[in-house]
Amino acid sequence: MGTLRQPTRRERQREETYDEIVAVSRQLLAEGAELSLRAVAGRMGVTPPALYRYVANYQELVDLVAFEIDKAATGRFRAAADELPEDDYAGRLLMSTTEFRQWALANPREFGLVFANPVADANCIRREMLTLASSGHLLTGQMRALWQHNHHPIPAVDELPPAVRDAVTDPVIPAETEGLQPDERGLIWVYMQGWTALYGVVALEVFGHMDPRVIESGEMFIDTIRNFVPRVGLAEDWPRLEAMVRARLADSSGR
Amino acid sequence: MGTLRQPTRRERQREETYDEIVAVSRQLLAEGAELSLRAVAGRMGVTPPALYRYVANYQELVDLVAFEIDKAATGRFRAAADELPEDDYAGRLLMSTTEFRQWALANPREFGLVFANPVADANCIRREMLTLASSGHLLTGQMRALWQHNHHPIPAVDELPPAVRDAVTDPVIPAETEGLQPDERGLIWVYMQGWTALYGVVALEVFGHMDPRVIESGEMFIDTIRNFVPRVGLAEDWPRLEAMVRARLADSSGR
DNA sequence: CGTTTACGGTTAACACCGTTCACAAACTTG
DNA sequence: CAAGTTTGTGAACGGTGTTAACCGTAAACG
Repeated sequence: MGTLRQPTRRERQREETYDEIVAVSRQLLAEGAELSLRAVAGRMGVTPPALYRYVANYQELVDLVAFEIDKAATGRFRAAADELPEDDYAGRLLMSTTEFRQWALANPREFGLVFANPVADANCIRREMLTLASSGHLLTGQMRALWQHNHHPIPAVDELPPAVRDAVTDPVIPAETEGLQPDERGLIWVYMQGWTALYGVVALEVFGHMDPRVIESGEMFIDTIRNFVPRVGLAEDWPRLEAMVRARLADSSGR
Repeated sequence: MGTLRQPTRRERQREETYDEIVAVSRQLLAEGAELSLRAVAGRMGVTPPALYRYVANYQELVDLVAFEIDKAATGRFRAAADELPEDDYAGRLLMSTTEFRQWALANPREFGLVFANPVADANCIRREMLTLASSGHLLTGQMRALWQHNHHPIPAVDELPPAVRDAVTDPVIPAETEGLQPDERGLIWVYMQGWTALYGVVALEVFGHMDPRVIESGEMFIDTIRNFVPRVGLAEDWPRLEAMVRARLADSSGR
């Protein structure tokens, strides 16, 4: 066990530099500019090679800001859920989901960076950070809370295909497995299904590979959720949930 | 009506140059290299500025080869369907779908170029070419053939949300609307739903944002299809179809 | 047929990009 | 104070997209 020391002066300053790198990068992205090493250095008032004291290469810079963007965005998703009472598990899950979609459409570059960036090697740094992705933890956590409340039917682990069984038993993808018994891991599979469906709509919408009128209305997004909702035992709750989702869509797009 | 002239010598040579640009670009991509204007020019034995006589900028080069890649890939999807008898509409649709997934995993760069490339302006050239995307036409055509054979229930156009109704009535997204009555356009919506789901799995798999074991097994892909199949009236045919899909997955991944 | 025009290429240059290396200043530590 | 580590600089290399001025040649036209 490492004894925790108080951070020395240098370590503190180094941490601040990291923060500034991320801050400047996000600022750059927000302005619609490309994320480039030189641009970041320039805006920090430093020469490009200096950044190599902090990141090994460009990809690592991308990974760094992607991780932080995911963390920040997760804050928004959580805040959206927190507008609802704590025991409205279904509503909270769908509010976070809806906020995810709205965030992606409003920040396409950031979305591309975090969720549409190929991970080249299977054993690179990105893989680990993928496991730590906070947005994944938030959604799995919300789904777990929902299930622990209404105990809707989930697939039995034994009946899952072998590869899937392995994957849900020992996940490399971000998942909140704490408090989930081994025989309850079928829920992770349900989560993966939901995430896949959600990702499909949102990515198509963000990339503009969909009819603009459908994107603007959000109907495909709603349809996708409607299709998923029964799998978490919310078929009967759907009318209420749909109204909430539509309200949030109208609200945050009109703002 | 324009009188069709025989192509003059210049036009013919120009067309050949376009073909060479595409050929060289695809060759470059296949070797795992980046698609760059300079690299294409270099391999053509020409200086980079010369390419500007053929494309206005880099993005237009990308669009050009993306269009051709889509056309070539569609050939593979169609060939996969053609291995089945002409009246096995369900099987043909699913074979093309499966081949799409296999192609995407085997050619991630090409997939990214064609299907994960943001279209910036809503009224740029890419929008038009999106409308002409041959893969979209193939799949809608196969779904239409399937429906015209088994007439499974489809949503009534009147009951669709207004935005969706507009989109399916006058599609800007590639669709085979010929031979489809205005009140049968609900089928287009079903197609969009299916495409969205399919896109979700495949994109996640290609980008590596999914558990490697699940990707390798293809179980999420199969699960996604299974979830969609009832919507085109194939619930009872699923066991047969699943076997066919699994066979193709095993075949083309082991090769 | 000769003249004119437009096309398809060149060279040179600009402004970016990621990345490496040798070196110097500054700060921490013994 | 001296030694050593950390952090930044300047110069340079090879790569990118893109623009400008220029020029020979092939097509088009009177």
